[in-house]
Amino acid sequence: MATKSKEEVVQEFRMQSLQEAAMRVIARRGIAAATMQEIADEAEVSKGTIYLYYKDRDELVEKTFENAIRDLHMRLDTALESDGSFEQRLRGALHQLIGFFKDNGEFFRLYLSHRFPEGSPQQQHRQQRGCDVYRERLDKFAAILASAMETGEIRRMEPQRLALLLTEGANAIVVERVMEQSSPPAEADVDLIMSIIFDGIRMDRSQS
Amino acid sequence: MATKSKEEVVQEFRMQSLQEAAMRVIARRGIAAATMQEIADEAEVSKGTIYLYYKDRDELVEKTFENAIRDLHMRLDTALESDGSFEQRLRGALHQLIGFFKDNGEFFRLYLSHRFPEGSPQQQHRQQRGCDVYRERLDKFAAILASAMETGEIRRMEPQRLALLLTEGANAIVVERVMEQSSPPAEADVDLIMSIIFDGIRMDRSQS
DNA sequence: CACCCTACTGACCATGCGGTCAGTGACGCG
DNA sequence: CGCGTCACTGACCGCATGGTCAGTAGGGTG
Repeated sequence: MATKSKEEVVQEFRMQSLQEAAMRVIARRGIAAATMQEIADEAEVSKGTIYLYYKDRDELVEKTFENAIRDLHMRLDTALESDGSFEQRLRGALHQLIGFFKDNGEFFRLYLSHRFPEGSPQQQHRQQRGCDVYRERLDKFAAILASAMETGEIRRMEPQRLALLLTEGANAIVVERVMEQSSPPAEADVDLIMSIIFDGIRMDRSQS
Repeated sequence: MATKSKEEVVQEFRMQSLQEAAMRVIARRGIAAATMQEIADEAEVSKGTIYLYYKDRDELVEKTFENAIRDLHMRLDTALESDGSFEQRLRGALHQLIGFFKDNGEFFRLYLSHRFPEGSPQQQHRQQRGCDVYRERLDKFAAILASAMETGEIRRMEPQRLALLLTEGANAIVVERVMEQSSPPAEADVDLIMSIIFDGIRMDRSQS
């Protein structure tokens, strides 16, 4: 059977609480300045305990990132691959994005650090992985855009570049929401983004 | 007189070559992993020499950043505050942005590190500064957008959010150009960005 | 030539990090 | 109750880094 033994349950619980602690510390210090000691303190265990569950610092950070981003990508995929018009699906994806960052406000620092990795040269193979996840995401979104072009739901243009501009533009607004004390209702920001993306900023002749 | 003594000229030359070395090292390692030793090697001086010109590591990084960003902001201001329609000025600004990153491909790492600073808590007052520069820039662009709304050149919408989406969207494409081995002509990417921003992605009914 | 001045050097130091491992104590079992 | 087990601890180690400073080389001066 695939059922878990008691030890495995305990182990998973520890690993998850360590990841949560790592996330909080990274959120307030940044990846480079997040020390094992502070993560251990945050999780209320001793530093040595971390090494019972993770081989080294890199593995902890990597797993923390992978675990967190899996949730986001599942939410986005569900929204983008559901039924409905492209416009509806994109709206749904934006709502998911905002919802995710509301639930995981600490996450964006980790997300950025992985998109533009830094570190000593011997760690470069690890660095590449986070970046790959980002590119994979981008390619998937570009493919969805391309198919919306096929069905005539949006104009034809270079899908990769378009994916970049939309992703980063939308991300910027969502990140801004995270940093603000009080944000406008999610619906307002989604409307704004959809409006800019779909209709552009040119003055509509039907308006004054 | 405001003329510079020989010593001052020599000093400025050294400081500049140290900043250039710092920029190159930061570009390939990232801010956190850029060591004073490697910067010294890059500039072909000994580590101690750096401390004759800069109080400490933070000062070197800060000055390097300020000096580099001044150039970019001057270029953008010149383009955005020149004569002509808003559309023309925005095109000009995009060209300046692409030109700047072509000349200073190393810079974007430094730019990002300052937008989302990290470090130990006692450095937090320094961290805030780079972020402030970014916000200042954003406010200025938002004001320009607002005045274009006043003159009826573009639709009315929330200028801060719009500035965010446009800035980050355009930046993403420019950064992508930096990472690509061979990019399409600058004109093509500028056209694409302008087209998305002004007309949106909705299918034009006049097209097939 | 002797002297000094000063920009520069690089061995050195203190610090703080990631990672280790002998020790410990709580718990279950006979 | 005695004993073994094992998750957990935290003092410790090696290492790399930022920062220092006594020493040096070389050019200008009298």
